[in-house]
Amino acid sequence: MKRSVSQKNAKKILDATLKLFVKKGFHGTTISDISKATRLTEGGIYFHFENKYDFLTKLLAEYERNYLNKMIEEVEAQSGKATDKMAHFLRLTQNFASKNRELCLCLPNLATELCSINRRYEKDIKRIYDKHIKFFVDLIEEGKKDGSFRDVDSRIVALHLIGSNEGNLLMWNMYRKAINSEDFSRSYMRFFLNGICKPKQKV
Amino acid sequence: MKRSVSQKNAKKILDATLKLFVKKGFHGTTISDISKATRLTEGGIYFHFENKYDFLTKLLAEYERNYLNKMIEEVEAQSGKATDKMAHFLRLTQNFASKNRELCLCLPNLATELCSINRRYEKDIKRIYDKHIKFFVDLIEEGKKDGSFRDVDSRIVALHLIGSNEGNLLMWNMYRKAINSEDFSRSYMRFFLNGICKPKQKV
Amino acid sequence: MKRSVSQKNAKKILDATLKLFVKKGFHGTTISDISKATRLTEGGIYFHFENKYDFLTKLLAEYERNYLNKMIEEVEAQSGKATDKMAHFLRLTQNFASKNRELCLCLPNLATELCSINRRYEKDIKRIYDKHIKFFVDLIEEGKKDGSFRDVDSRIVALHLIGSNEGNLLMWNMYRKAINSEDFSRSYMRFFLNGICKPKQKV
Amino acid sequence: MKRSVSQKNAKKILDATLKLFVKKGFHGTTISDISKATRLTEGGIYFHFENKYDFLTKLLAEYERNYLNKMIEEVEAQSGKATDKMAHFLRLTQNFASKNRELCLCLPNLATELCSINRRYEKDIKRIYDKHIKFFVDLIEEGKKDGSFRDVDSRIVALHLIGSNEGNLLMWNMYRKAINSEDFSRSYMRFFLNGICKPKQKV
DNA sequence: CATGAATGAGTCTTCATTCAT
DNA sequence: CATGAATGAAGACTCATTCAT
Repeated sequence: MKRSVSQKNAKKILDATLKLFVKKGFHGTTISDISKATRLTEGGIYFHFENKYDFLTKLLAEYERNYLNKMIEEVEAQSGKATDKMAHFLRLTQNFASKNRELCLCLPNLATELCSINRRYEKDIKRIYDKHIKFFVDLIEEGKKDGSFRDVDSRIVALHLIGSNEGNLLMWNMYRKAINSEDFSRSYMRFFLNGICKPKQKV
Repeated sequence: MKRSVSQKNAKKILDATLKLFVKKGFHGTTISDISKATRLTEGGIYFHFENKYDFLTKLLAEYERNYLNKMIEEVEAQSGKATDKMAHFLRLTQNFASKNRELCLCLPNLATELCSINRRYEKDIKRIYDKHIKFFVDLIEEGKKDGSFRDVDSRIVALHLIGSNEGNLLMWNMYRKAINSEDFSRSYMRFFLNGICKPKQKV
Repeated sequence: MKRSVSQKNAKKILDATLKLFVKKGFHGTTISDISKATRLTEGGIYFHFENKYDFLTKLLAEYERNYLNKMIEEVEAQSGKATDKMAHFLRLTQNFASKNRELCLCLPNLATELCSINRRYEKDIKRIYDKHIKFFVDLIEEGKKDGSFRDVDSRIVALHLIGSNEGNLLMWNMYRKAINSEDFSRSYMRFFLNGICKPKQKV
Repeated sequence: MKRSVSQKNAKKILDATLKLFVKKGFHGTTISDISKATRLTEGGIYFHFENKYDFLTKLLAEYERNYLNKMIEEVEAQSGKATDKMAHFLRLTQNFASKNRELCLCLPNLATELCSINRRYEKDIKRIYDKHIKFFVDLIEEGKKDGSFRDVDSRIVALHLIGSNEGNLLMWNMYRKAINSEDFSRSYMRFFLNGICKPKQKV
């Protein structure tokens, strides 16, 4: 009973912090902001979280558990060619992002702000990225074998895919009030799979 | 003479600040950091810059003047189809980025950290993005007319292009010690123009 | 039965606190430290102790009951000249200190840290010192009468004795890993009784 | 001009801190206390001192420079037997202590409170004690050679001397309102040199 | 122009204490 | 009796900014 209340509060704090980090950044968010958003005292926050850095750790863990791991599992369970899996990846991700905007944004946001400040942050963040890269490398290799992808450097192209996805997430977030999200998603899927050029007819 | 010394100092400060902002972020960089990097005192900084926000303004202006405007001008002067212009855009940008890593990174970095904190920052930053979008919209429209691009929503695809570019810039920056930059550039150009899938032979 | 469990816990807490106070000082010791050391929760501590000052009071009481009173009683029961009593005092004290290092140290430690902060602390602490002084004054007076001590200001010399003892306790504690405790005790007894100079032969 | 004002302020802060440390202890003294005592803001304190620990360092340095080094130099320059030097040491020290009570007290006070908390503190503090010990060891060895001191373990007796001196300093400080300082000094010199017992007539 | 010194508001964090359960 | 959770005041320290010189 008590325990569940406490856990709920910890979750409440983490949720509020996620929103604040995405809106104001890590350094731009103060413990006071979090305390106001949760109606707890600042001291109370520290019952649940060791320090500000702890939020980073726990948020990345949530990203990994709730999005990354599940996504990888589901995509790998998908039958069909690598292209189909890639399309499935996109569908899943877009669907997840539309319902969990902040959780998806927190990775590129925190990476941009913190990655080169401090080795410890960098390590935590790159661990997630490396997992993501590995997933794409495997998928690209598969695609090269089954003939659906061109012959490319899988590791580098994995970076393109992640970069492209996260960059588009950022742009979508920035302009989401001015554009239609579903149009954006649909459009992005085509861009992602086929690039900007028209497929050359013939040859 | 005297004036040029002062201007040189202003430039020195701005350059140091650019590097620091890219490495440590806006909030992560202190005036003291800047003063140490320039071997000026903190008070001295304030002779050249009104306040911390002033750096944002002047840095965005530098981005616009040294990269964005020149790039647009050169690309528009390029003859050929929209595809050629797009390729030219990529070449120019990659070349510029390889020599001015920090200047290119500061836009997405500062946008990520600051855009949603405060209306004024947002305005300053979005003005740059809007100019960039407009450039791509025009180019895409041209491509649709000359038959080199598919029939797409130009505004949305412009966001994809920018998102993809900046996201890849971020990834390149993050992994630049682990990959070969030229391979990355070449690979990205292909990805950008043709997506990840193999062009379907015939139809 | 139940009562004895509670009392046992109170004793356990006080013992842990004594060790912590001696190691880290009064201000350097937190209730959280005590709770960790006792494997009780912080709230639990407050069942047995009103507040942090309460530890001071109870620790001084323990010092008085377990060391000071017993020592005084035993020394006064000793037959012989004042010199013999003084030697007995030293033996007893050294013996006690070797088995109860922390309890002996807590008095000078807490006195040094707290005595001049606050009247109430000062009162509590000085009460113990005054009792100690009175004991020495009586002994010195006795020694002057029986011819074993020189004609000195008893009150002042009492301060010398206490100061010398406690100062040596502190030094012993500080260097106890580097010296042999028994050598130190033996040596100190001689120093204490005869000073540093060689007794002048004749005259 | 400006510089000398600044240096004066740094000295003012250090002096105020010394008094506060002696009165309230290291942990009992807050930066806010220091700021009130100096009529500077808390931030202003940090212009002159890196952090709270810095005060410890600088205070110990002041102790070493203003008391320890000078005392050692002067005593070693003294002619005569070791006994004379020892007496000179006492005179000098008592004279210095009467004029610089806090500086003399800060060493035993800080040692008592901080020495066993943290290796770094311990190192800084023990360096001073070790210098003091070395001085006494040399002096005792000299005294053993010239026949003025008994044959003792110099290192251990050095600890007795320091312990006795500092313990008496503490007692003097504690009871200085109740006793006459000059009587105390005179009396202590006799106690220190000859112990408490009457010299045995004859052998 | 530039410096050194200072301010004051704010930051993260700690901690003695309380209290419902 | 004891716990877990929370409070609130205070702690050390930071930092953008100002200003006399």
